[in-house]
Parts: sequence; C-alpha cells; structure tokens
Amino acid sequence: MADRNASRMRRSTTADQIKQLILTRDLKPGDLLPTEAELCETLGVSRSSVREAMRTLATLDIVEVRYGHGTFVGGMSLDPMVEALVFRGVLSPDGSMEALREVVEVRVALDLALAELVVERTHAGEADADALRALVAEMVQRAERGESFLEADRAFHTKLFAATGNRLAEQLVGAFWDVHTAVIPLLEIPMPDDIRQTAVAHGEMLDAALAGDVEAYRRAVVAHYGPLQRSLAAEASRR
Amino acid sequence: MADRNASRMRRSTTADQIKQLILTRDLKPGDLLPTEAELCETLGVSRSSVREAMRTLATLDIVEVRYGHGTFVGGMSLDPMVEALVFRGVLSPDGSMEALREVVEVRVALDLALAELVVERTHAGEADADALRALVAEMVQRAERGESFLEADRAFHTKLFAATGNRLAEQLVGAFWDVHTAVIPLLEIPMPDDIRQTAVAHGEMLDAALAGDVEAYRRAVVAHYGPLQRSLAAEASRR
DNA sequence: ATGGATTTGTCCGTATGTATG
DNA sequence: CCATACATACGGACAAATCCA
Repeated sequence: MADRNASRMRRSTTADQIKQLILTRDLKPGDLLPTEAELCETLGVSRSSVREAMRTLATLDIVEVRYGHGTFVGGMSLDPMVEALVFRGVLSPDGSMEALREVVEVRVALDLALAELVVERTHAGEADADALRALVAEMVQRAERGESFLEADRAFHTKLFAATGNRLAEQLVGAFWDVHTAVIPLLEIPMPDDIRQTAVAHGEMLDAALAGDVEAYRRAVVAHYGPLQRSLAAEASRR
Repeated sequence: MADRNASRMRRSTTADQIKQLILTRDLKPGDLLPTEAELCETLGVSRSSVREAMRTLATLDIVEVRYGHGTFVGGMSLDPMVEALVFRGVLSPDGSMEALREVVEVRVALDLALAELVVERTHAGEADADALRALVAEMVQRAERGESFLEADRAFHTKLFAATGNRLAEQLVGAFWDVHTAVIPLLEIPMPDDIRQTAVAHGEMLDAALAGDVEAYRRAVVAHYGPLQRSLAAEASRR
C-alpha cells in the first residue's frame, strides 16, 4: 500500500496541473481548454510533456481531443474501465471465460441490489415508460425474426437505471453491459438458444417495476439472465 | 466520397497495435515489453508516438513503466476508474456531495448483493480468517484511541471479497472504497462521531460471515454504513 | 467553393536522470 | 567508478485536419 502511495506521488505533475487548471477556471464538460502552446507557457513545460499529459487525461475521458479543433473538458465516462476490462478479458483464452463469469455475476448483483430503488422510482413515474415499452416491443419483434437486439437491450437497462437518479449506477450498468457484449463474441459461446425468452423477460422486468412489485422484478431479472447463465455453465463444464 | 470513408477508417492507433502485440506474443502481467526503440521499428512509428501510446496504456494499467528499467505488462487494475471518478466528484462543490452519495449507494448495493456469496465462501473456510480477525482487532484498538483506520478498513473489505473468487468484485469494492475516502476529505463532513461503532460493525460482519448467517451479515453491513449515511443525510439537509 | 489561420498529429535530434552490472 | 541500457524531457519542424471568412 505504501507502494501505491509512492507511485501516486510520482505521478506526472503536468496532468495534475491541467486538472487543477480545469478546477480553478471552473470549466465544465464541453468547455474549451487552452491550446497546447498556451499550456506550455502557462505551465512552463515543453509541448511534448503537455501532449503526454493530455493523452493521459484523454484516456480517462477527463478531456476530449478533437483533431484540428481543440481540446475540451470530457464527459468523465467509464469507457476507460470498459477498455481495460475488455482487454483483461481477452488476455488469456481461459481467463476470458472466468472474466465473463465475473462480469455477469456483478451485473446480476447490481440489478438485484438496486431493484428496490429502480422499482420505487419507476413505479413513481420517474421513468420514461413509453420509451421503455417501445424498447421492449422492439426486442420482442426482433427476437421473433431471429435477429439480435443489442442496442435496444443496452438502452433498456441504462434507461431503467436512469430513473434511480444514481448516475454512477447507471454508468456502471452500461459499462458492464459493454464489457459483457465485447467479450462474448471472443468466446465461441453460441447465442442463447432462447433469445425470445430474454426479450420477454425485459418486458416482465418493466411490468413489475411499473406495478411496484419488487419481488416480481427480481424474479424477472433472474429469468432475464437465465439463458445466458445456462450457456456459461454449459461452456464451463465442457472445458 | 471515398476520401471521407477512408478518413473514418483511419483509426489505426499505435496503442491498439501494442495491445495486439501483447496478445500475439502471449505476454502475461509482469512480462517485459520491447523497448521503445524496438517498438518504433516493429510498428514503423516514431518514439513520440510510441511514448504517447505507452502513456495511454499505462494510465489504463495495461502496461507498467519502470523508470530506467523497462516497460512491463501491467495488472489491469481499476485505478484509472478511481482517478476519473475522484476527479468527477471534485469537479463541482455541489456535485461532490451527490457523487459521494452515489458511491456509497453502490457500495452498499454490492455488499448486500454479494452477501450470500461472501458468507458462503467465508463460512466454508476460504477466507483468511486470522488476517481478518487481526484487522478487526486493529480497527477496534485504533478506534479506542480515537485514531482512524483507513488502511485496515480497506484491507478488510477487499480481503473479505477475495474469498468470493470474483476478482472483479474484489477490485470494484477496493476501487469504490478509494473513491469514497478520496472524496470525503474534500467535503467538510465531520468524521462519523461514532468511529467505534464502525469498527465493531466490521467485527460483526466477520462473525456473521464465519457463522454462515447471511441475514446477520446483511444487518452488520447496514450498521457498518450507518454512521456515514447519517453524516451524509445531515450534510445534505444542511444545504 | 477556395484559401488562410488555427490546432492537433507525427517526426527527428539531443540532453538528462536512473537503474543494472 | 565506469559503462551500458533505459525512460524522461525538451525544442523545433512539418503534415494533416478543422474552421471561418
């Protein structure tokens, strides 16, 4: 742990200075930052150092660089974590199975743990019920035609969690969904045979949330992950 | 029109090439990477580009650079997310309260959702019970003297989750703990008045887990966050 | 629509601090 | 103490992308 502190102390000063500059000037996401040349003068370092600091902040989504235009304050999303976790997932052929299992386990945990909050707020009408219904309809329709419905699936989960008012939880759900779907095709796991069951389970989740029935919601969540977890278990036993 | 498409396809980042190199050479965490000069030749780019790519990968903890020694494959921890979340929490004085509330909410959710797994594995003797007992004793002892016990607190939570065999969950718990404790001092929230209660609640969590009592464990978790959540609520109403 | 100004992307060369043997 | 290998930092130059008059 002393090692952690030591490495944190050694961290590049320039990036911290730029972060401090964002704070002192009270810049908000989307605001324009000084040019690299200006930062060189302001901070008294070379352009290379500024560029590397910018690179660091850009990978953390603290700033967003637009070629030929300028650098802006970023949205501070969880995309960096997604990238790191996806890479960890593909790092070893065996490890990817394990990594996916862990991601799914955490996804289920988050969905179940925040169920009360989701149901409460959704029941109170703080969710965009129409949009959620439309997403469910689209998923069912696509499932009938044997198509996948990745975008609708992700949108459904994030929209549902948006009602909780907990942006961190909402971003986490989206991030783990991204990791999940990025790692899946790397394994040779067949699509869950019953994609239709997955689609309708989303509808059951929504209905339960709108009705304020926490237990029904939790059952729907479990059912929703059912096909996937069976695929995972089958694949795991095959090795 | 071909020009526009071509410009969009030009996403061949040096960082991705280095990641591919790690995969194709089957390098594992701790393995030594080629030097910057070698990568320049292999990838056909300049040192600056390699350096910036390395910087990107280093901030994601995909590689770890040791000054004057070399570059190694990193541990792919969640430290980048911690840094980003902490900065987001600091971004606006009002937002930090909200950010901390969200972090605590997610922490509680994770602790409660994975309670069954933690208790099951701990009860089965897969946890380092002696080390955990020692940590609890240290926390109680320090609390008696009015001291804080940050390191022991973090170690306790991560060690407990290590028993689940879910490294992602373990890292998430540690990461949110880091965000939590990094944001706290920035607010002017007084230390929870009853740090002793927090210390003994850890002991109750451990006892319940060792005894295999999930419900008692969950009650201890809630009690453990009690002082903090009261401080948060009091601070929120004060604004 | 064309050109000029601004800004980031890439490259090169050099010098310095650090760890290893 | 020296020699080697390495990462770090600096400054200048040109290319490429974007915006605006």
